[in-house]
Amino acid sequence: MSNDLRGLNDLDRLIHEPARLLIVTILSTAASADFLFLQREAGLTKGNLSAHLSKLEEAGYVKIEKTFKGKLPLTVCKLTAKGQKAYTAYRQQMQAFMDKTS
Amino acid sequence: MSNDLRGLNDLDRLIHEPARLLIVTILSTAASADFLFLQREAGLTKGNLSAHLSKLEEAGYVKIEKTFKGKLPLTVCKLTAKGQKAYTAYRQQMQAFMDKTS
DNA sequence: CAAACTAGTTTGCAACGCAAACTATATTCG
DNA sequence: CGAATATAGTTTGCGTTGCAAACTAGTTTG
Repeated sequence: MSNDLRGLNDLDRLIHEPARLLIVTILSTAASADFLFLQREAGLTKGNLSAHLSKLEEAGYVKIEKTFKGKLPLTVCKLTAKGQKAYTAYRQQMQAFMDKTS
Repeated sequence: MSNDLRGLNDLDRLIHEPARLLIVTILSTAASADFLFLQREAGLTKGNLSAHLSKLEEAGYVKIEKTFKGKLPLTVCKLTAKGQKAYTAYRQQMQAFMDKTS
């Protein structure tokens, strides 16, 4: 016993948040995704997706480019190297937890 | 593709919180644990442990009994059936996510 | 009897997540 | 043309959260 689980306490909260974990997961397999695709895929409202993306961008986990598709706004999101790394680390910690407690 | 990951959005937030996930995990393998043991094992401050335990108790996930060891207060915590079930469900969902995205 | 220790609880507050309201441009319809 | 509707997002309002720090109550030690 005396299993060391305290690692959980330093999970990256930015990624731990389910909505953002979802976003980052989608981005990690997509190379690039636009706002509406993310919205559909993640099942979030525009408002909440917008807020979460801002947070991820602020952290440097996601790069956001606003352009146009024809005449309509188009917001394209990409996971940065930093974001990819944080995501990988998160998964490692979480899987380690699952394994230690299986 | 078009993997359905949206299940993440209904993770039980009570258990998803790392400090509480830690507490519940410890309780799930201990049958019963006192306040100070939990504190040491989880690496939490007394204040935060107290607050998290209250929340878990309120949800009916943990049963808390205050007694005495000699003349000193002794708070003993047990996971309830409901808590055990919620914990199991959480693990299942999280592992499903990990598997689907491995 | 005052200081220090034990075992917790409560408080103060910034940050968070969500729903609802809002902005800005574009298109459609009478 | 001008009002209504749609598209693609952003901002706001607000109750809730988690954390650190302060507090409580009883106990032991000097």
